[in-house]
Amino acid sequence: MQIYLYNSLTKTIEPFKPLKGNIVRMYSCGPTVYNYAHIGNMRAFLFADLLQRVLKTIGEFDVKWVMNITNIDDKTIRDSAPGSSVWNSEMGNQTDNLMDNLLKFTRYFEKSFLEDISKLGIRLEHFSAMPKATEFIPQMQELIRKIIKNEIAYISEGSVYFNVNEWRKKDKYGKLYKIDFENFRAGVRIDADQYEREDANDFVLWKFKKPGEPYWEFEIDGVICDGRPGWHIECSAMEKELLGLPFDIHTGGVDLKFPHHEDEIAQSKAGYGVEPTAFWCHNEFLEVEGQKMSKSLGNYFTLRDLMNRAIDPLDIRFAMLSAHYGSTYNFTFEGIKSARKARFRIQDYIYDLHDNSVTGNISSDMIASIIDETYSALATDLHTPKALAFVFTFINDNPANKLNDEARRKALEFFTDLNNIFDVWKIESKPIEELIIPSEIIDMAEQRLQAKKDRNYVEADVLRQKIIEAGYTIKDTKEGYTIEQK
RNA sequence: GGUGCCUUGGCCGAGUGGUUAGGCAGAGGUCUGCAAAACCUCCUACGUUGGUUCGAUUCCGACAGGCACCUCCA
Repeated sequence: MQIYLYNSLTKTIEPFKPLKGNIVRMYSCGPTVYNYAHIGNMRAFLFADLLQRVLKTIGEFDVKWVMNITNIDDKTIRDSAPGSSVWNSEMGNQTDNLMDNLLKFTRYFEKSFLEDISKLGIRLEHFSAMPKATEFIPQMQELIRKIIKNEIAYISEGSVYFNVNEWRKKDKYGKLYKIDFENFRAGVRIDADQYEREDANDFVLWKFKKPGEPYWEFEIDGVICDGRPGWHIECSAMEKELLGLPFDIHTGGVDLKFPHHEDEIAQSKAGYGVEPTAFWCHNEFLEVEGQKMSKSLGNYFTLRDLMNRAIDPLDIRFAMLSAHYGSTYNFTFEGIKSARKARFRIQDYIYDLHDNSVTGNISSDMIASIIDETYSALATDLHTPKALAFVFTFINDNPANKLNDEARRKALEFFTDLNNIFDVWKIESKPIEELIIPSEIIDMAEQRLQAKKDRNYVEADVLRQKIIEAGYTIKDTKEGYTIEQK
C-alpha cells in the first residue's frame, strides 16, 4: 500500500517512495547518553519505531534503520569527569584517563537506554546499526576538511566554525526553519563570548580541547586543532558512512529542527555536495498533565520512575501510539490507566478469537474492509488514533464468538499483522493461569460457598470482603466460584 | 523581538461546510441472593468575537489562552 508522510521540509503530506529499489534507509537522531532517558525522549523513539514498522508491514519495504548514540558532548564530559556526583559503581572505576572515564560512563547509560527501549517494545534486532559518535571521529574530521576546503568553514583558536553568511551566498539556510535574519536573535541572549565566532549565526564543527577534557588529535594544514567534534557534525558523518547519501528518511523531535537539523543539512551539502535526505519527519513534544515536563515542576519522569510505580511499559507504548505523533501528547496517569483498559479490550478479543468452542455465522466478508480501513489510516501519515478507532468499531460490531471459523481465522491473521506494528498484544489463546492461591484464601472461599448454600448471605459477604481485602477477586459461577489475583 | 504549533463533551483523542469518530469514566438495563465479570442501551462537544454562507465546530479576520523553537532539550 502507498505510504504518505508529512515532510517537514515541504510542510505537506507527500507520497513516499524509496530512492533505491525496495529498501528504505532511515536515520533517527538518538539519545545523548548522560542520564536515564525520560518519557519525552521515549516518544521520539517510539515514533521512529512506529514509522519503520509501518514501512515494513504496510509499505512492504525492507528497512535499514540507523540510530546514533551521542556519547561525546558537554554533558557526558562533565558528568564523567573525576569527582562527578553522577558516577556510580556499576560504571567501573574512574581513572585519570579522561577518555576511559567518558567511555565507561556513556557505556553504562547506553546500556540502560537499550534496556529501556526494549521494555517499550522497540526491538534491538530492528536496528541495522547504532553508531556511537566516538567511533566515527576520522569520518567527521574528513568532512570538516572538505568544508574548509570549500571555504565554508574557518579555524579560530583551534576550533572550526561553519560560516553561515558565506553559505547563504550559495544556498538557502533555513530550509526546515524559517529564519528572519533581520530580527533573528534580537530578543535572545547570546552566549557569544563562549566561542570565538566571527558571527553569532556561525556554529561550531569542531571544538578545540580544554583542560580536563578528552580529545582527539586533529591537524589541519599545519594548525593543531586537537579537540572534539561539535554536535551536528556527527550525524552528517555517520549517516553518510552507514546509509550513503542521500538516504530516504530522517527522524527526530521537533526541537531538533533548529539548529541541529538545519545545520546538518548545511554541513552535509557544503562538504559532500548533497543534502542528507529529502524526507524529514519530526514528532511533537510530550507534556505532563498539560505542562512542560521539567525537573523544577516535579513532573519529570524517566521510564524507570514509571516502572517503579508499577506501570507496564507496554501501556505507555500503547498510550503514546493512541495519539498522533504530530500533535502534542499529554501524559497523565489517568491516561495510562485508560490506555491499559483499551489495550486489554483488544487483547481479550484476540484471546476470544482463539476459542474454537463457540462459533457463529458472521462470515469473513467484512475482514477485507477492516484491513483496508486500518491500513489506510496508518499509511496516511501514521494515523494511529484513526486506525484504532476502526479496530474498536470492528470488534464492537463483530463479537469474536459470533464469527464463523473462516472469519475467525482471517481476523486472527489481521491482528497478527497489526501487532507487527503495535506490538502490545499476545497472539495466543488465553493463558490458563496457574495461580498459587494461599490455602487460607481457599478455605475462606470454601466456607463462603457453604454459607451461600446455607443461604447465610451475611456470612458469605463478610468472607468475600475478607478475600477482596487480601488482594483477590472472587467470581461466582454456576458450579461454584473462581478466584483471581487482583 | 522573530518563527511555528495548538484550543473539541468529566478526561484522552479523531474528523467534517449541513448527516455516528473511537477509548476511558459515568448512568440505566440483562444476569446474579447481592456482587464481580460479560453483554445491551444512553450521555452529543467543538476558546471568544466579527465576517463569508441558505447553513460553520469545520473557511476568512480579530482577540484570548496554552505550548514550543531561536540556548549542543526528543
